[in-house]
Amino acid sequence: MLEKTYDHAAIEPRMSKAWEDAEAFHAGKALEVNPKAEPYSIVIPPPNVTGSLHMGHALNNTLQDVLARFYRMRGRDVLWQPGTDHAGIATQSLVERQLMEKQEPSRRDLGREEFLRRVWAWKEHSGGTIVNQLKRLGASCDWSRERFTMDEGLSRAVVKVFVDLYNEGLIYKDKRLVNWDPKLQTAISDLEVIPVETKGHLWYFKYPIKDAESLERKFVVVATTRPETMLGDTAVAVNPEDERWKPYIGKTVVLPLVGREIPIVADEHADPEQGSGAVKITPAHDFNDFEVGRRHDLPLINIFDQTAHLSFALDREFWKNTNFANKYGGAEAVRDLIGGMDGDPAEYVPYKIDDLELDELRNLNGLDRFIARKRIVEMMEYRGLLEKVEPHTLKVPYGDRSNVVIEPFLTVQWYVDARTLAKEAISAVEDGRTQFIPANWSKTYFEWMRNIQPWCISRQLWWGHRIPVWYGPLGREFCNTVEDEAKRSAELEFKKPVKIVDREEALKLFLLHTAYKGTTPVSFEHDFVPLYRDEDVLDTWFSSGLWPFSTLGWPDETPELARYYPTSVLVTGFDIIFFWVARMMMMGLHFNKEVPFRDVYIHALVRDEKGAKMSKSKGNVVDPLSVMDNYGADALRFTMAAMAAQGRDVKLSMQRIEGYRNFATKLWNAARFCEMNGCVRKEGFDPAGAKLTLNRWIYAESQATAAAVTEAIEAYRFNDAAGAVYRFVWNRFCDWYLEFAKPVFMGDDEAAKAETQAMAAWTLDEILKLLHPFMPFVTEELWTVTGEEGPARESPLTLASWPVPAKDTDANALAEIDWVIDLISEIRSLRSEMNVQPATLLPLTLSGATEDTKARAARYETFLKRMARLSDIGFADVPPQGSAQFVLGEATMALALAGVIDIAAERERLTKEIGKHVSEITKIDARFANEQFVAKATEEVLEDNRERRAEAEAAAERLKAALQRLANVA
RNA sequence: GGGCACGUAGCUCAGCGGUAGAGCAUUCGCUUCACACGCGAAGGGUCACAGGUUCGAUCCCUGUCGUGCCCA
Repeated sequence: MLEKTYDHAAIEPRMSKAWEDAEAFHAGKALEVNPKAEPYSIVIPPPNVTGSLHMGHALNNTLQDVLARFYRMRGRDVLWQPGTDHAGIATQSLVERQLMEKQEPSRRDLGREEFLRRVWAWKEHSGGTIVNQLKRLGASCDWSRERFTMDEGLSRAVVKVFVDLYNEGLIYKDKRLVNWDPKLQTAISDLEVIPVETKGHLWYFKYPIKDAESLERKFVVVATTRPETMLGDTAVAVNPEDERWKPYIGKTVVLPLVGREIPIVADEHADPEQGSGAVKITPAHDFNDFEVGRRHDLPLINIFDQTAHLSFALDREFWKNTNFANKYGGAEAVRDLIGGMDGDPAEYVPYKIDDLELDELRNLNGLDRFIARKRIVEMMEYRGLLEKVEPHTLKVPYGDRSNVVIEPFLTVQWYVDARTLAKEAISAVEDGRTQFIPANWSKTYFEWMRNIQPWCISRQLWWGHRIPVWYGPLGREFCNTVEDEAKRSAELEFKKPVKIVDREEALKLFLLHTAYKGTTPVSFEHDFVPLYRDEDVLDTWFSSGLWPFSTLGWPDETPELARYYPTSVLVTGFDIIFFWVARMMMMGLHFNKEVPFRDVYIHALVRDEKGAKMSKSKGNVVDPLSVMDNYGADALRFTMAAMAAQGRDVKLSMQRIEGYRNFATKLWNAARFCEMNGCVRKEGFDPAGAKLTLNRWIYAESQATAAAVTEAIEAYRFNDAAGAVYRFVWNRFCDWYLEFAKPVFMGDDEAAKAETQAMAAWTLDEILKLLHPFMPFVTEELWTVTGEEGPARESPLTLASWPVPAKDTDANALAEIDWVIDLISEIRSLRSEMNVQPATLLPLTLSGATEDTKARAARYETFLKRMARLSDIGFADVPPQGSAQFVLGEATMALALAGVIDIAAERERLTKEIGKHVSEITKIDARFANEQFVAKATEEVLEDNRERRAEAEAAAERLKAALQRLANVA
């Protein structure tokens, strides 16, 4: 006997265990039944190993699971490939933070090897959190194939891809600006930078023009949001079309504070509409300025160190062309004056210089960027060179992991030539080899792919795939998948034994033993050749980009790769098109000559009920785990699916979740009712051969539902699928079929009873199947329980066959039961309106009814009496006096309310009812009066209108007659 | 500045050339023998605004206003 309510907490773990024991989700399982089963494969967008389940994951994985379970039940050989990525920055920072909290030695104190051991230990211990949470959600991944981007196999793939791309010239080193995270001290990619709108200021600085005596303007005014960068200015740009500035192009400006002489250049980048029309150019600290610098061959002066503190004192470039250099005999001399490479900063010697300005400038060195900003503004103001300050709103870049302001920073990094790889990835979508659903997202994809920038893939971290490049003397580098091979190449090249040493040692030896011709290194004179490996690791996304094939065993030619690649679909959020889709497309196409996935289904974001993005800082985060605790995984899943309308965000409300929890309970109780009434599945029962109209009707309804659900899932219309099955279960099966079944079960027609019991059990099975992809737990449990009686189940529900909807179902049965439902609804409505007590049974009289209708009324007498609370059903030529009347089809229905009826109220009701029909008639008549309508509307529409008019006309006539009779009474 | 969505019942959302729908909320009535996480009934919408196309527009087009997101 089933409990009164569904207890998700007790049942969910049990079902999970049963699936696991049955190895139900193993790839290849379907082949046991059908060796020809077609593959259906999905790779999970690997969650971050440090992560824990949030609503985005819940939505994403529910949808994938609906697909996986659906296709599995349809007999496809499903592989849903699970796993996690190693999340370089996130994981490394997490472990570092833990070390700090435990007051253990820092990363650098531990050294690379020991630190990595600690990270792996962390991963083994607590890296499985999200995986377990996904299991709780019911994700039917093939967990036996779980992978991790730092696995041995996947690492092999990463190294191979790097080496191949390197050899093809698609990976290269370049010195350019990167997004530098001064806290984590690593480069990060554009996508890891979050621009945050911030209220800041615009400072207007006056830069004096050199030799301006004869010129109209003595100053150039430049505006900046980042005053501290002015120390690195190497030009001022004006627009070539800007009349105001034309005469000044080619002149020289003296950079205040520093005294550097910098040119005024003409460049499109300067916007004549903004401020004075002139902009300062800091090529080493601004992406736009970097480009300007390239165009005009400007020097790059880096004024920061890796922690974004000012650091210029030892930079030759910095001092070149400054008035200090002029005064003291060139940049070299200044540099000597203030220190030199190896001096202790405290011993820098500007004090020896009798020059306050230099002293003041020197004091800026070592300052934090924000303190420097303040100081520089003060210095400019003191000199009268601050024209004004305006409030200004700007986008400040923050690191998504560190949450500190990102610095454009000049470094040497490894890059992937994304532009070249993107070409094929673009055409694959253009020609439909991969399609986006909804199709609109292909625009976003194209937009980004066509403007793609070189992809910076090196990270100054320890946790990740170390770059397989070894450096030797004379600037030689050796890229190879294995260290020994790199060594051998070096041996061949240098014709000497090669030793791998660490970077410090190698650099020292390079310096000691390299012979130069001028500044060109020409030979390395030592008894062995030291090699050191690049210390950086690769961007996590570099390995994630290989996920659709590295998880299948690539670079080996495995059977899995042959079978499951390309995958069927990638399901992901739009916020991640660039991360996932783009990179997987590029890598998949390049290395397998085939798209990584046929379809890309893009779902929306989960927001809170007000539509705000969920974020920890806003405190509006709904935790899927607590939702599952309170309402069950099925309720959460159903909510996700029901709200996943294409192109709309999911605004999550608790009430909605609660509603779907209630739905699970409703189903549970329906099953309980069936159980109590002996609805046992019958061997060989043929639902299409049912005799009772009631059973023929529910069969027809179930088949229509099966078709609707199937089509909807196939088209990724999850909300339609969920809606269809919800309506069938609640509004057809529970509200009507089971209610109709009650009198059958209590009656004494044994044949009818037996058929209905079998039909109810069969339909419940059908429901369990259709609902299983959405609510796997409760359906599997019911499948198990209902399997205890009747023929033995051949498999768990999750491996049962998906319904194949029958097309030819009984239309007459549909019409007939619909009539009964309409009649009952009308009577209920009228009773309620007339305030008839539920306990009061009323007689119903039909008049003007055809023989068919009379027969129907007789046939369904027990149903009607029970559900509409009637005492009797009779027929008369004229409805009895003192009754409330309504029209159904051709017949007038009268509920005798002698003594109860309020004549005035009834007259009002009838008049209102007539009014509705009359206005319908008027509307249709107006339509027909329009010649154009008659001429141009399709015959179907015309016929439809004629019918509706006739029906309205007839109903109105009969209601008028009823009103007339009422008048006779009064 | 460029691009993409979205404005439909109190709320959250479906729908999409010809009768405006659901869930929740609201109101009323029900201890009816599966279910109060329930049953029955009801109220509630110039489908943002203004033009246009069409015999006919909530739906297609244009513009305006508003909201959100992405990119620069």
